[in-house]
Amino acid sequence: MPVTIKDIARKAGVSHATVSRALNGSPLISQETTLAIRKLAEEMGYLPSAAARGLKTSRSHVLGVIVSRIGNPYFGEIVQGIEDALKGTAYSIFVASSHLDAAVEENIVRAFGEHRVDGVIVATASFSRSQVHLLRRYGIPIVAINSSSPQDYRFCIAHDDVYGARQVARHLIALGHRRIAYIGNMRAAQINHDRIVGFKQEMESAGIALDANLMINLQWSEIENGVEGMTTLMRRKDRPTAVFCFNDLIAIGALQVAQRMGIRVPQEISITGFDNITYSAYTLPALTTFDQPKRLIGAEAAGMLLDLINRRGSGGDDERAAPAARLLRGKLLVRESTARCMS
Amino acid sequence: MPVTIKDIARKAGVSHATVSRALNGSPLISQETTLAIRKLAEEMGYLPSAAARGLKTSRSHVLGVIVSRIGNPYFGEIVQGIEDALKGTAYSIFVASSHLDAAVEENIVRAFGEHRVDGVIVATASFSRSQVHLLRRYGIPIVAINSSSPQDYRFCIAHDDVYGARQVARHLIALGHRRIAYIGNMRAAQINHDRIVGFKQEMESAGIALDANLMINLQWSEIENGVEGMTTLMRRKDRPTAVFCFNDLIAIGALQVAQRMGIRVPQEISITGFDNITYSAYTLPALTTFDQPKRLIGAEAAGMLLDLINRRGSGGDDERAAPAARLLRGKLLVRESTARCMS
DNA sequence: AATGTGAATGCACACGTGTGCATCAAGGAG
DNA sequence: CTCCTTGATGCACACGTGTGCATTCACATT
Repeated sequence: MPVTIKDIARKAGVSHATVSRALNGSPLISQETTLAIRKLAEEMGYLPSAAARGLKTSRSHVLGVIVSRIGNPYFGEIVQGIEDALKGTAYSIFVASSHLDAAVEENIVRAFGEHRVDGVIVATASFSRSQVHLLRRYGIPIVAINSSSPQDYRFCIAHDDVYGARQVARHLIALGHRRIAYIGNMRAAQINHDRIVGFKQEMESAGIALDANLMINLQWSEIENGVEGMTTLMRRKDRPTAVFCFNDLIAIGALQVAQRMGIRVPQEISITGFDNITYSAYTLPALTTFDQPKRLIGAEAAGMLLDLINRRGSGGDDERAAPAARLLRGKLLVRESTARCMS
Repeated sequence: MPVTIKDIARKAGVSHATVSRALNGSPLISQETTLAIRKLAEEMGYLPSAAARGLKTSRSHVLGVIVSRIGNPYFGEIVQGIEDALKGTAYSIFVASSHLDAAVEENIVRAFGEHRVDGVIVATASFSRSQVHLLRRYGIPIVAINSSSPQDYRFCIAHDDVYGARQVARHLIALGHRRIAYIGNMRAAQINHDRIVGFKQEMESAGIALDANLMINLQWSEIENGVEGMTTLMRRKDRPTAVFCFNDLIAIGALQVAQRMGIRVPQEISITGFDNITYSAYTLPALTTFDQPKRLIGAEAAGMLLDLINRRGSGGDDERAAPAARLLRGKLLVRESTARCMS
């Protein structure tokens, strides 16, 4: 059995209330007893019980984080950013992978609810609306990251995908490409949509007609999906001269397919990624991509959530609080997988 | 304020004790009241408070997991395996990254302690001994994964690195290589040591003398370290014909350096990785590596930890319980980055 | 009718912590 | 000397849940 404040109280010859106050730095307690008690607590190896404290204060000091798949480096960096922002605060995080599976999502939300997490960061490509409502019903504030359905959330941190996609598309067009394919992930509804919008905007303003045959949308965005998408694309008679991939993982898959088929990148075909995960700098050729400020996004989301939690604590009303959304921009990263169109 | 069993009790016209029993399926309560109460709880959106329950039962139903860096795909898969094993149980996990930083480790252990996690899985390349003792002092059972200092732990799941390294080395030797370099990570003490041992064993039994100049040990094992190690290696006049890398990340870095220098892989130099992370299948050439059963390792660790927790619950004495260690073996994966030695 | 039996439920306390209120001692003002 | 203020501490309850024990009721047994 762990040491409790009662044990300390007994040993110090005071009441447990005094110990509680001393440890929390209450001004009601004289400095000398405070010091004596703290020293004793240290010696006895006392650790406050988060459960008991949470029960009393109805603050768990835990945030829930939902990602599509931990192990995906993109989410890894987001979580990293969240940890950065939480450093120095009393908060810990529950990280859970939804695998875009409704049943799993349900379990996660239940677990978050039972543990009375103080807030949730939803950073998954898609998340069922009913679970959002459930969380709201529990009174748990939510901040969404790059939400696929922003209308479901009142607080949001997002990357400006339209802007990013435009930069990438403009880059390809400036290189003389006109037959540009797009390999996307339809499960990431809003994000995919925004990137397509940015892509189309640039194509239109350059006066290039879109070829529906070159627009591919897959069910996921892992490397293997890039392989799949690129393969069907390369089977077409009239191949594109450039491929705009939804993210770096797809691009890595696409890159491999091209090289296996003996198509030189970037001489014969240009390939772009998106997100700038670490590995994209180490492919050969190194991937041209759009550098999304992932850590910053995670940190901002955590910051916003903490604000929300504290505001609520001070009597503010969630329902009436103004919705907030931050849109962050990244930067085009031209590396080696893109070159002037030669055909 | 969330719904409590008292709210349910009031509405159902029974005592809160009856509600508690009904929800927990106690045989003391008649079937009809049980059903009625459960229905009511469902309607009212009741969620048990993990804090209150934990306070009473002194079981948090939370496991702590410490990894070096979440975002490293190797640990991502380990965590995946842990999640697999926990599916269907009432357990959730706290995942924390130590970044191999002692101060961070201390915070993590404190957080785990305050939350009274039922057990901890240590899956980081190195973890300070004092923190292990602290956890033990708190009475929290620990299972280590691939521990760098197995003597510190009584329960361990490990990959047979000596065996694995031997397979890799044997493969390279069979291809005719004699000047084989090793790029390692000295921070991963035991693991690195075992892989070196396996490597040496095969070299010796093949009658090949080791060249100390070809043994490089770095401070970390990320891609950039592979770049660093390979660069210094290639500056030597008398280059190796094969490079045995500590893990896939280092190998990916090494691969890139070779190719940037115009050294063809595997024609001029063979490179091997270790672990078989997803990306290793998509480099060009695809990496020859040793497939470590990462998910299985994670799952086995979780299973062992649950056993430990339950045994303790049933009055067994931790101190006298026999230490247990499982050694799992993987399989050599020959892909394209290795070939017959041509010099 | 008195007693025993078993099933179903309520009472009351405990877990570890925080906090409003009462209590107590010391000392200054009247 | 009494009253009041100030500072320091204890008492007792609360948070939401689980559980040993007592209680109640119905029914069967003597």
